[in-house]
Amino acid sequence: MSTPTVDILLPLGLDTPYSYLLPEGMRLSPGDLVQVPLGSRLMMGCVWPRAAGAGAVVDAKKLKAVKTKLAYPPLPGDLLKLIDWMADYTLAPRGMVLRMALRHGEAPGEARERVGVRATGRPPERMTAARARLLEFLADGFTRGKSEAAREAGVSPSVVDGLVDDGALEAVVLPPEPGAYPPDPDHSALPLSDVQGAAAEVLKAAVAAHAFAVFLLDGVTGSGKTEVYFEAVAQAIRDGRQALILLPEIALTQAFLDRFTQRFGVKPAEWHSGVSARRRARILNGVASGEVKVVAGARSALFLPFQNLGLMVVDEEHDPAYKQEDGVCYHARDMAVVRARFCSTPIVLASATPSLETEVNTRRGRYKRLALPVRFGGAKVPGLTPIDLRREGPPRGRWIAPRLEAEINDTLAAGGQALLFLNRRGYAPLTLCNACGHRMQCPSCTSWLVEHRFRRRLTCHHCGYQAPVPEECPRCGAKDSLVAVGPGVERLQEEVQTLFPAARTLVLSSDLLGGLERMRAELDAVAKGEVDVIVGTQLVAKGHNFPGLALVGVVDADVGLGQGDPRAAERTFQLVHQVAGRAGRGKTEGRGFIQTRSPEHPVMRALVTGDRDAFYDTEIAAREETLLPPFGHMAGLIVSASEAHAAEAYARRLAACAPIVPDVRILGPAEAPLAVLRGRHRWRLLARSPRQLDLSAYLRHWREVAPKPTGNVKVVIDVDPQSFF
DNA sequence: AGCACGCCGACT
DNA sequence: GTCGGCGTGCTC
Repeated sequence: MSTPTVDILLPLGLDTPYSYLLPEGMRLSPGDLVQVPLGSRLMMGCVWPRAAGAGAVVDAKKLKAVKTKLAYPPLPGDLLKLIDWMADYTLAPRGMVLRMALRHGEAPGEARERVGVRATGRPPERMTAARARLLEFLADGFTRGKSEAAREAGVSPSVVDGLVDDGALEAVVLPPEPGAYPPDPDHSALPLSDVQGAAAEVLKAAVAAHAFAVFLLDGVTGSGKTEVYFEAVAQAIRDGRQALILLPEIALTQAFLDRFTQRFGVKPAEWHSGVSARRRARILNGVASGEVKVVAGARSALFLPFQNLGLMVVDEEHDPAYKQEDGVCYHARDMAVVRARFCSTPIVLASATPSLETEVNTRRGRYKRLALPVRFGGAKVPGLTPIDLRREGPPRGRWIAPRLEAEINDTLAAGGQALLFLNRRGYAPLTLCNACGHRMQCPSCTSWLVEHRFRRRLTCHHCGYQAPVPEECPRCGAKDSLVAVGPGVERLQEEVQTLFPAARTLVLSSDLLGGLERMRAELDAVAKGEVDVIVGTQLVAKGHNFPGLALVGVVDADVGLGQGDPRAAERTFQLVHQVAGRAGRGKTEGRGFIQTRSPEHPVMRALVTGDRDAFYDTEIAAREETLLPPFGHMAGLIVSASEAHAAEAYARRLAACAPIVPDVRILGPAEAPLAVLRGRHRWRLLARSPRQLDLSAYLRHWREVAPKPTGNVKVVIDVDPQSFF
């Protein structure tokens, strides 16, 4: 009779769990979190289900014992299955996938004691302006948190302490704050149109059925998708179950939270990188206990240990931000569908411009389409007018065509807001020397340095390298010879200020100083009409409401097209459509203009005529013919090394030993699109297979027969890559 | 991921 | 002669 052991998966680059002795009296089940010794240190791990019949296979002398069972909520069975499934699919080590599920918040159960204050009614010995404001705020007699009282009354925390010492306030111990307050499914149901109501009924029935099903909630921006899935969320809450709403992080705006609050009376539990560790720990506990009913979160919320999930929503499902490219490469939308299957819950994918994958799945009947064809309240999607830059472009060194300039003028004169969209951060994408032609390039990447005039620096958008703009050309030494080539949003703002000196302008791009909070504040300022012309990168496309926006100008619709990436057309279509959808959501009819050098391109034609289906038809036909996703599987293998030669040599060896399977095609190796990144030279291989073939299994086999990379050569496998050159 | 072990260059 | 660079391999 041997001592019992348990298998523990560790959040490391290990694919198999390690076995540990089970101390007498300790009861462990799969999903429990434990602390175990590993080498010289202690580490958190997760009890992993052991395959039937398999026992510990390591040398018994090596076995160490589990140290403690942690008082953390265990990972539910569906999450364990998801981790296994993701590891198999993406070829990432199981432990690295587990790591994503364990990287949340801090230790639970250590909630600090919260102190609240309330007025005693005794007047203070001395009165000051700050004290008066605080007392007025607390005059209703309710107890408030100490810091909350200070913040809301606009006084510093020391004023609160002063009044407590004085006797005018008393300190009381508050119960720990819950992760989130319970949403009320019947707080205030919003009026729905007939079409919305019908779609909501379908979703409510699906929630009540407790069965896996995928829905595409397909409607133009402003057609009321959110209100429809809110009804399904309400149904889940009524059934005593939980709901998860995934959004691209930047779309988790105040506007979204306000709409949720309006419908359910309270805010949802928010889960994204901006939430404090302490708060995340509370939410995690609440999610595991079932107390938190609704989570609205970025893609990492997918790994929360829901106790009783009844519905998932992936809003803006086409958004590329759902694809994680570093560490474990996965697409959160696809993994959400997998988790929904494991939980037997319905899942709603919402978009005005579905990804081609989702559109094809819907056309094939695997997903059910719920179409919302009209804008709620009769608001109109702006028609898009093309401006042919070849015939009516702006003068050299300017980017706003005369016609667009005139239209903006009219819009501003009528008191409307205008949005100019240009998907290029910074001042200018390229800086070169007038005297010798030298181009400013990143020292460790194959990319031009982008000038950010506001910060007076040249930066690399790939590795983060920064340097001050030099006074003289680093090659020929000529003074003041560096010139900016091409536009970025900062330069466009300059042009706007020249053309419309009276207009209040704002640049919205991801390198806005001040982070997410500042960003939300700026977006809210726009919504309040404090800005006339917004100049923005793709950030402005994401789910924010600009009620006063009357005109949208796409400054260069050709950016991103024509680089040979088969997904570029889809991207451009989605982005421009989404940006155009920002206009005309209020009472005014919106108008949109796209500046392009290729108005005859199918993407531009589809955008101008508004014939979305025609675009999908051609795009789907093209993918089908070439067996590109979703009509085939694809995986990228990036071989990188600090020596160009080593990367190339290994990539060639890898290609040479690819197992020969009739339907699998290996493309490359070729230099990767970014040939050097962070000082590492990159070569790329692509593997392509028909849909029905298990490409992950093929890749696993390939990796087994391949020679082990030596030196600093690394291979990263990306199943379902987002760009396939 | 850490941390130890191990094999080649510039210092008290 | 050693200190230390980081490439390699292991951790139940």
